[in-house]
Amino acid sequence: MSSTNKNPTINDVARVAGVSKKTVSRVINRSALLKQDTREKVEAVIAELGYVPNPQARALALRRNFLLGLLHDNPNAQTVLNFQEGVLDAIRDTEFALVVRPVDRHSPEMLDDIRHFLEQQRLYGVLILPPISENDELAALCREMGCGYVRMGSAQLDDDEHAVASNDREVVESAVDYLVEAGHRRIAMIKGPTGFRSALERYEGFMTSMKKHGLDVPEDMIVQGSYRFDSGLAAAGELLDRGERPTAIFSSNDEMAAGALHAARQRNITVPSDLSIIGFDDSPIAAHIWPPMTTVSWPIREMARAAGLKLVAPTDEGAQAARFPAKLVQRQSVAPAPKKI
Amino acid sequence: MSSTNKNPTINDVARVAGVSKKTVSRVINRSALLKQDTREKVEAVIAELGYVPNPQARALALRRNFLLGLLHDNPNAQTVLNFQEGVLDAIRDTEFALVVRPVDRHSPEMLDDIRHFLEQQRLYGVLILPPISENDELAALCREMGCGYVRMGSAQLDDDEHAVASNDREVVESAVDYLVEAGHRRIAMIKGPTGFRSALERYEGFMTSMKKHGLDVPEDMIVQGSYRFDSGLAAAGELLDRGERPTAIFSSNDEMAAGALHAARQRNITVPSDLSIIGFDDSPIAAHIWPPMTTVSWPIREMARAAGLKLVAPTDEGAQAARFPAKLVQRQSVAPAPKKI
DNA sequence: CTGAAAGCGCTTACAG
DNA sequence: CTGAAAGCGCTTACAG
Repeated sequence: MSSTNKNPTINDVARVAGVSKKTVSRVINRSALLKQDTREKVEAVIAELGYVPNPQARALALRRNFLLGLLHDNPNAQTVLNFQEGVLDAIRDTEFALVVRPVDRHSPEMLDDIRHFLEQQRLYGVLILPPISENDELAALCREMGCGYVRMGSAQLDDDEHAVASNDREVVESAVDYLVEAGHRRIAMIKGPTGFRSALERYEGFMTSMKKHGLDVPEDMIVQGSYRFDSGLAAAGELLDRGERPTAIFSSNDEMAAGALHAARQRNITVPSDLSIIGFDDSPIAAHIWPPMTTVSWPIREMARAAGLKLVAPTDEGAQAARFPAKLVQRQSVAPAPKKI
Repeated sequence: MSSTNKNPTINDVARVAGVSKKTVSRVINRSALLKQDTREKVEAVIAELGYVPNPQARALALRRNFLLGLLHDNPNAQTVLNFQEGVLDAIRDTEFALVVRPVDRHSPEMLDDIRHFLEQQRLYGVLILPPISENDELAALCREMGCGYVRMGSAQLDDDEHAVASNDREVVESAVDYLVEAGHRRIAMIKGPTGFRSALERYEGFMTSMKKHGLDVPEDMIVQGSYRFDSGLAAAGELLDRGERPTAIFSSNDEMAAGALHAARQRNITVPSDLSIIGFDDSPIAAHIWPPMTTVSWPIREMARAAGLKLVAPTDEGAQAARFPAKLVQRQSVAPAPKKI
């Protein structure tokens, strides 16, 4: 039972244990140079007093805060939250805490704002989510400020120490393979927005599969979206209103795929018997619309955990992994190609 | 241009400005007792040197960290993220940062974990999201530890200084009124899980409206769910498989409402012509399923901003508000009651 | 209106 | 293997 007195400090522990505070500091910091019984004695006093080291004092002395920052401008709430959970897995039972910081990629002051933030908070390191993780100037800023960083991306954006990546290109290739195996030939794509690495990777995966199968990709079978629901609705509208419409659509994310599903419904085109659709992300919406949507799932939480470990425990086994394969989740939005269109 | 030298400290500023560091401290802390020109001189030097006060040092001296914590166990990602944004609105351009901390309401050590967290991080204050915000022991813990706190809830959970609330009961009452006005008489409810204040508030709102209109609520027209999609699917299944099925369902949240929509589709019951559905939360899914769903929207971001201000700027005008009305968003899942069933 | 001294609770060389 | 001294960069009474 801790009394209502103020919290015990390192001095209290030292006094009660009959050692110097430096020795107490050594046991806190798990220094190897300590006699076993000294350590045990001090640990007993720490437990007895309910002592917990003051992180502000440590931060001041070490010139470094035990804070990890999450920099993000990702519009997918579930992605951001899963990532947070993964980072928290990495820092559970440590003295680290996670600070969140959404950024505005369109603000001209973004970099200055982040610089100010890093200067002020003296973060131990930052985790950077896509799409802002693709910004090389931001990574350079972190390096310049002596702030650790790990970038997450659909492809490897930095060396293994500073990046975790999924394999968007390969997984999209296999998703399109799957469509081809189901008999589809006229396959359209709703692309992600220009300037997004993920959009590019997924596009290339799509094209790789199509070429591999000797399938034609007329220009008007690729329509660009913004990753938002409405853009998927509009893009699929274009696709479905053409004379010869596609029998399958690969959408670069689930939101747009959900929009495509609406577009089909508005035209009395039945998914999947008339039109197959595959999304990407495995967002909650993918499982909760009708029909439940086949999509690509990537292990965000595991990636986040590894990213966190790279920062706080770089020698840990879990900190070594840098590539995390995504995989196709088959649900009910894909069917064999209709015989006649 | 800041050089690559280490950051300037309060001593550098004092030396260059030719004043004591106490005076510098005064301008940082906006003390009123300062001659105008002294202040200006110091501010000029601060700007010139690019000085930014070290928060760790301040934290140590003030025995208080400039960190706000977000304690949550809310399963709705968008809700959590919107709340984060709102808190960040409140602390933008201050030295505060936001630390996130999901908690596990089912863990027997939850309170001890939080105690340890608060002790360790010495947070300035915490924001508590539902459902864990309903835990009075947690609030007591914060008080005991001298940590500021604000609880968010579907009803007022604490005094105005420590709570922001929506008006779930009233808004659900009006949502059900709306159903009645559309001619519905057999209205069912999918209730939220026992022990959730929001579930209770929404249930009471439902009953209030039904009683007000003299409508019967047979016991089997109230089915309990868990706020999750699957439970909505199952609950609506029960409701729709009865001899005399409801013509409208009010679901305590959108996820379950989406499940109800699936249940209807599986039975070839068309929404809204055969069955009207209203959800709650205005989650992204509500707008993105088919038909777009009528639901209740609550101003999470504004609530979060006010909650943040209560902690960091209690005298600010925005910190006074404690009640935030939610409102019905009419989309396409409600239609007049079918003439015959 | 401004300053000199002590203190917040740790860690870092440096000794021994 | 352990300790005494100085320092991290601020703020807090207390003077003046």
